[in-house]
Amino acid sequence: MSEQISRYEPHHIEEKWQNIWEGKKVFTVTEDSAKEKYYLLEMFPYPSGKIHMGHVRNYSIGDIIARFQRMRGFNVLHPMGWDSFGMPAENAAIQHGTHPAKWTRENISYMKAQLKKMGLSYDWTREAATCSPDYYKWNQWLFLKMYEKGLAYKKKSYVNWCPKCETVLANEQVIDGICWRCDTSVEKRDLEQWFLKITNYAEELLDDLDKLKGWPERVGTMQRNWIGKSIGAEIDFPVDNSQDKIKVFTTRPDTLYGATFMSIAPEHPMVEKLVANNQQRAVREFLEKIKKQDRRSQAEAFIEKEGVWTGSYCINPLTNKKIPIYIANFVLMEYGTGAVMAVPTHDQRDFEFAKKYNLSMEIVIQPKDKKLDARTMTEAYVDDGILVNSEKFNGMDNKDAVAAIVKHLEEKGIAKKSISYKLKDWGISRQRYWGCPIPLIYCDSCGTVPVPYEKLPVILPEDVEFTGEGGSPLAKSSEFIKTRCHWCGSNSAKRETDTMDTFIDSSWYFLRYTSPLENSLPFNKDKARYWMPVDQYIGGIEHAVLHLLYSRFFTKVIRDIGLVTIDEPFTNLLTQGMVIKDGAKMSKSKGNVVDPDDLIKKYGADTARLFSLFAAPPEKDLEWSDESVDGSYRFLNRVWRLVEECRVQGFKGSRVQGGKDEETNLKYPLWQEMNKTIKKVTDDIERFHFNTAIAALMEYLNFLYKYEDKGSPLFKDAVETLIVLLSPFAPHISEELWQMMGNKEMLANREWPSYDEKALIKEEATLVVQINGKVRNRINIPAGSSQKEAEEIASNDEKIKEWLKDKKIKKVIYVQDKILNVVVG
RNA sequence: GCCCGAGUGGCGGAACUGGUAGACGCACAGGACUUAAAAUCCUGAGGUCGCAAGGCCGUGCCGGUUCGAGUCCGGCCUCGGGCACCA
Repeated sequence: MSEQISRYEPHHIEEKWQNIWEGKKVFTVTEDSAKEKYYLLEMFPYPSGKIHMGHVRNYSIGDIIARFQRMRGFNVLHPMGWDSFGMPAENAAIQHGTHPAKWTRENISYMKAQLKKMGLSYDWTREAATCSPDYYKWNQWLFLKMYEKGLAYKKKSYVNWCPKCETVLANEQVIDGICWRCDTSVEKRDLEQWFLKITNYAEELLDDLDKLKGWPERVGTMQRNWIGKSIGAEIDFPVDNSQDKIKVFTTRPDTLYGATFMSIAPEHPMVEKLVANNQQRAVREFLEKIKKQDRRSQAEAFIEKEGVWTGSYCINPLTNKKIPIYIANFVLMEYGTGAVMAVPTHDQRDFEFAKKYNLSMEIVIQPKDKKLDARTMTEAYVDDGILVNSEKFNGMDNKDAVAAIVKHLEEKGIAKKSISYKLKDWGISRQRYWGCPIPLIYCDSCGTVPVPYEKLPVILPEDVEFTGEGGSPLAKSSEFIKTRCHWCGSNSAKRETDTMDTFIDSSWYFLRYTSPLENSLPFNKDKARYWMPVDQYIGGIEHAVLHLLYSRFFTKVIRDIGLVTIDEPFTNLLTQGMVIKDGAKMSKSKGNVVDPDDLIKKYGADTARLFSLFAAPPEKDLEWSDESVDGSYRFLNRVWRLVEECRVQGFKGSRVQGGKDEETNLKYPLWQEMNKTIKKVTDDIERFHFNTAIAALMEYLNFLYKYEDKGSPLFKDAVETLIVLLSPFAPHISEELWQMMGNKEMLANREWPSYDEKALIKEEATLVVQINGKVRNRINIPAGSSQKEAEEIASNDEKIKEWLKDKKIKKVIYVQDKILNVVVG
């Protein structure tokens, strides 16, 4: 009896088990047609230096599911890698003189060690880093395939340009019109850039959202809004005294009779032609002014609608009236045709514009319940109604008029049905060094020439200079630029020096994981067929549109290239909430950051995992709490102590669940409690209610603590069940306790327990007796009692008798084993 | 402005299809152990009135449906997020 109860020392056991798992390759998987696959993926991190609490949460959630599904017999693919191209590496080079490659490599190795310390069940043999030539070679390969299919093209467009850094900036890198890095005012520049034709897939990307039943509704909504499909028509407006015509896009052809002027975008290609001599100066001044306005802050501040008359007119094709053509600051060249037929009575923007410039207004839609008057209206009427002032269409319901008017115009050959999208082609050129080179060369005689497939990858040169000024280091590396034309052999060809947007890297990495060593294609087709699609994808909501939309696009392109057969990459999506402290997202600037290193150092990985799952449901924000971490740690200590006490005292024996003594087992509340807990934890993990699964384990532990006969035959089973159920949440302590109980087999390889349905059947039920819907008493009744029996028992109850005294019973509602509601008058 | 999401004890959160509101945890209080503290173990607890038994009130607000509403419907309020001149 001298044996002491050992203490729970997380660090000791965590490192031990991490080494065992790794040494025995427990989580290394291969394709196995005999087993059902399960592909679980968490969004891979950018190697910024250290993992943060958001990562801890994301990867803890993923690991629960991976370990759980593994124990349930699935062949689980659970890989990890690095989204390792990007600006921070380059900034580190500029600020500290560290080469981006070195900085990134070091960060990866540090963060990988951190992830290993968390005990995550990754198959590290599949690790991929997007900055490695083995990986980005296939970015280039895919780009060339798209180029061949006409899906990659170059065009001039307006981009954010920082004159000091001499580079294009992404929208999110422009803060209030100012460069985030050097505080210089950002300009718009018309630059030649490479684009991917994501708009070719707009319709499919939109339609297939309906197939994604396992995605949160709001992500679908956000993508739907982003794609922004509008059905309408394109209508030609002849220019007065000219052969030209202006094409407009409208969703409201029914209001065409009310189009009393035309607005075109400042960048509209016809502007120059349309400006009359006497308006030259006014237009020039206006365009100068517009140029200075930043489009983004313009949107935020609701800048006043402004415009200038071109001096020209066009003809409304239905009224045949001359209507003035204006250049307006709110018309976007990027959307529709860059020209808008203005109906001030039925469009709020046109209304405001018309009021400002005193333009004529004509009502063409009258609502049924009131009478509009153009002279007195204070805002545009945009709802449905009956057509007026529209010649032969008068009296028609405006919804019917849409089709009727388009048909009429189509017959005249001046309109056609049209669909417009907000979604724009994806501009992927970056004047940045730390990214994947675009594999093209420019030859004086041959033009744009793709680098041949066999010459891939175009390697990013390492010996370049980082000054932070004068644009991309790549554009100054003559060694990189100078190349030979693969067609004509000319030695004066030049390489493209732009690199690809890093979102390209992450648009197909989930495919690379299926065969990370494949060297003849981006990935092995057979292996991808086995593993894809990803069954469960987990990551932050911030990628609702960008990454998730791009990945869907890439998957469809890759399908059309013939490498996969699936249409969608991610069957189920879980978007986890942020980690919050003191009411705000953790950030260095707010000084409210909790370092996972400190957390693990103090409590161990099991506590860190448990806390991040227990404190909130996964899709909600998680408020950090030191005390709550203590609580999780305390729980693990309690588990440890229970097992240790029992072990030191010696378990009396074991009875295997479902054995020949099943009938006897059923009599024990312990047996019932154990089975109830198995069911609860299993169901809760399945629906991602990890917090309540842990709560059930805590309740079960409390029950075991209070259980008097700890030496009883069933108790060992009951304790072992606790350990097994705990293992996906806190794998290290579970393995250790499992071993301490004398088990040889590794817990990670054990099957998830099933429960005995019979144990869940109760003999007694608590009947809630209500009088007029108010709870008046709770009575134990035999389970499965009929209404008659229940009424009989309730009517004999003293309290209920008292409540029913002198009352007339009007009605009785009975829900078996739950409620008896007596309605009295 | 438009589109989502959320409002439940002192706090994080439970309550699967309308059926015992507040599981579990934290913090708190009382007790046990200890010379003492920490740790641990046990107990208590939504508010309010009451010595008690027990009553009444209670899931952001107002109203409705229902025998019965945190849950469904209508109208607001507050907070969080996304989009933002998209013709």
